Amino acid sequence: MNRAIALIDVNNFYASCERVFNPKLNGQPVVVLSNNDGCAIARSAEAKALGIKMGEPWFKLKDIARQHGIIAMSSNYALYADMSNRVMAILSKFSPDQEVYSIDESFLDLTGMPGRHLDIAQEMRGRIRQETGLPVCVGIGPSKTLAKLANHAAKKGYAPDGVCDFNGFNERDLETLLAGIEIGEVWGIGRRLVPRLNGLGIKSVLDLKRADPEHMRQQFSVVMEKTVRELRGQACIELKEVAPPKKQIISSRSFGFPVTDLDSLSEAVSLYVSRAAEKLRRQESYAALLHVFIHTSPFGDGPKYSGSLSVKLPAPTDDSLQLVRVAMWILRQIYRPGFRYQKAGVMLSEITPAGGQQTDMFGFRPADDRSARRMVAMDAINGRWGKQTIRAASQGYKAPWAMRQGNLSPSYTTRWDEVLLVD
DNA sequence: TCTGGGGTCCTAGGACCC
DNA sequence: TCTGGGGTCCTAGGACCC
Repeated sequence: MNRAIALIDVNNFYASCERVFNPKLNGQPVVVLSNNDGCAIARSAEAKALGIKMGEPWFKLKDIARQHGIIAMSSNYALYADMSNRVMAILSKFSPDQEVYSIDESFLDLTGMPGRHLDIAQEMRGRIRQETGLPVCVGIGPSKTLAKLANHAAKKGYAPDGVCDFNGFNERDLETLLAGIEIGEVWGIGRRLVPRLNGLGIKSVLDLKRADPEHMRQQFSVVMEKTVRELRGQACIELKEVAPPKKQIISSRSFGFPVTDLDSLSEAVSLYVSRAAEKLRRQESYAALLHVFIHTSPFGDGPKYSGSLSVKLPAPTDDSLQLVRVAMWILRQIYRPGFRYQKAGVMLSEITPAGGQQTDMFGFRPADDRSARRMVAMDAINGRWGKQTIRAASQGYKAPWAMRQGNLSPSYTTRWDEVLLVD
C-alpha cells in the first residue's frame, strides 16, 4: 500500500500568532522581527506581497514600511511556543505516528487511515482554526519530500482549500505540476545546489525526479540520492516520532548595543552557559566539551575580531556552576580589549545520556552528588519562581547589553497578568 | 545608529596504526 | 637512491533545515 504522509504547517506562523490576539493586524502587512529587532523573520501575506524578503534587515525596510504602513512586531517566543504546543496536541489526535518537525510543522503518518485523506486534512484545518485561530495548510504524499512539496503546492493555490494530496493525482497531472515548480522549492535543495543542478540541465522538480539516483549520488552525495528517490515516491526518510536528545546545545545572542568590557561579556556568557546547562539537564544529559565564542560585527568598517576556544572538561557534567567557571576561564583567554563586541555565545557538545558516568560498582555516584542535588534544587526554584531567580553571581543583575525589543506583544497565554480579557 | 538563533548530516583529508 | 597499502578515527567545513 502507498504510504500517505501528511505535512501540516501553519501559514506565516509568527505573524499569524500575533494576529490571533490582535485582530487589528488582520488584512495589514505585518512582519515579525528577530531578536534585537534585527531582521524580518516572518511576514504576513500582505508583507510578502510588498516584496519583503525573509531575513532582510529591518533598518533597510524602514522606508518601505513607512510608505505602506507595515506593522513590525518584536518576536515573542513564549507566545509562539505555547501556540505551537496547542497545534501539535490537536494534530496528535489524528494519528499515532507524529513527528513534530519544527515549531510550526508536523508530519503525520496517515497510511491506512480509513476515509478520504482530503477530508481528514480538512478536519485538521477546521479544528486548528477553531481551537487556536491559526490557519494551516496540509500536503500529503508517499514520502516526506513529496508531502513537503504538496504542502507548498497547497500554499501556492495549485490545489483548492489549503489541502493537496499527491496520492490522489494521476501520474500525468502530477508530472505537469512538478514541471512547473523550481528545484529550489524541494526540501534539501538549497542555495548552493540550485546552480550546480541547473548546470546539469536540471531546472524543474520533474527534471530532478527523472535524474538517475546512482549518478546523482556520485555527482553530489547520498543526501541528493535520497531526495531523488523520495521524489519518485520511494520513502527513504522515516518519521522521527520521539525527538532524539540534542547532540549539541547552543545559546547565543547579539547584544542590544556594542560591548567592550570584559565584565559585561562575563555576565552575558555566564547567562548563556546557564541557559545551555538548563537545556542539558532537561534532556538528562551531560556534556564533555564547552565552546565559547565572542565576535565583533561582521558588517561595517570597524576593526574586526573573532575569538573562540573549546575546552574538554575533566569529566562530563551538567552542573551550571562548574560550566560557568570553565566558561569564565575561556572568556579570559579569548578576550581582547579595544573591540566593540556584537555577539557572544556558548556551545555544549560531546553530549551523553546522564547515568553511566561517575557511578561506582553499586550504581551510586561518588561524593560529588552534592552537585546534582544543587542543580535539582536550582531548577525547581527557577521553575517555581521564574527563570534566573537563582543564578551564578557572575551573571550580574543589570544586563545593560540585553537585547532590544521595541514592539513586543504581551504574553497573552503564558502570564496571568497579561492574559487577554474579553468582555 | 541598526544585519537572528539553533540545529542536523555528510565528506574530505589528516593523523595514526599495523 | 629506493619509501606500500589499507584501515580507523577525528575534525573542520560545507551544505541543508526552520
